[in-house]
Amino acid sequence: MDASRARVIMLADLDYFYAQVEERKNPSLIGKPVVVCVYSGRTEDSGVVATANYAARKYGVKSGIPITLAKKRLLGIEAVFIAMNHDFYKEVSDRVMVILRDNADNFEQVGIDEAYLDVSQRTDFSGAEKLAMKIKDDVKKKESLTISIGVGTNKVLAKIASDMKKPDGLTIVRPGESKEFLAPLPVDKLLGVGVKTVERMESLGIKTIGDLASYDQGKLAEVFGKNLATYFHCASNGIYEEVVQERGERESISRIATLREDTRDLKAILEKTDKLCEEVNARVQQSGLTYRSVGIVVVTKSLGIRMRTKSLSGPTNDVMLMKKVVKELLQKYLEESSIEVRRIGVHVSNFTKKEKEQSQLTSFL
DNA sequence: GCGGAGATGGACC
DNA sequence: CTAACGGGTCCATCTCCGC
Repeated sequence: MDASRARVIMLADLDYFYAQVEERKNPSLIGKPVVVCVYSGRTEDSGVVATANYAARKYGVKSGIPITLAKKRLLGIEAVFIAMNHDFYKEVSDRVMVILRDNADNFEQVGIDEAYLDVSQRTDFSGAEKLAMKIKDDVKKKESLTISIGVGTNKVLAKIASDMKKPDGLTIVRPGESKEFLAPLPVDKLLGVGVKTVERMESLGIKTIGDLASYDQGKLAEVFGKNLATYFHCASNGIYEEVVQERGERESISRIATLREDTRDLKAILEKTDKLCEEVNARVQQSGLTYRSVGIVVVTKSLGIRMRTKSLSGPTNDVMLMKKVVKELLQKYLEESSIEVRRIGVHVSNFTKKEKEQSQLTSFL
């Protein structure tokens, strides 16, 4: 590879983001385990951990585990449990993203706490460390938050590198070092390899990214299909060409909530969905959008996910129509299934930008 | 064969 | 002893259907 032409891609990741924001707001928390929780409202402690700081992680408390389990692991420890305050974190995130964007030639935000920066036009690898330190410094000075940065010749490498040293870390994988860097790492470090894929790879004897890199591509294709196999083969060999670019408009808006108890009672469920429809519609109208599809998501007692969607005859943002369609989908679902509903969600998609006064098409359906 | 619609699975934060 | 268990978004793939 021609090193002088290699792209310089960074992944900047806000460290234990929600919990760090809470620490910043209330410095007396620093040093104590801080656990930011999503309470479902079903019982006192039902819900999961969104983020925990490092003091909490020492006890095995991390994103995704039930709050009850987190409390068990922190029993007798002076820990702080905080309900998550999404709007607040979003405001902080927006300000940090401005700083990051200012430091990039091309920018791509991924979620609330991460972004890719293509900085190839403002530096090469010899200046990458200096630039990365400057960006970390900017965020620290302006927002009093630490971030971890990974640098590589593509997004996959940058992402993995960012995870090597945390928090407040910096890892640079120079051109030519990519393969040795990747080879010893477990496959699940690779972007797009989650629990299910790890299981399937393990049954093929693939444990490390190096195993994957040297695995027969044809056999890989038999198991994963051609597209995924090609991706796995290239990425594990340090090759990934996807460019860093701003994400387009959002393609769907949804809200999901947990019911107070498992039920199949239409009326009880509709009480919840009506509220959710109003919230979704408010967001849609705020963005000046109209949608052409409405759907429901049902999470069953046994945590299975079922979805139903319906296309409308034309674009709308009428909450009454949305509620009506949701009710129909729900009724039909309840007829088809005999399982109790645990969580219920609504979503809209298929957006069209609402230019002038577009006809609202509320009459039929 | 190609599209839209609809359902599912997987991934990630 | 095990199980416990949020919310939001995106993407790929598959099937079915009409054209």
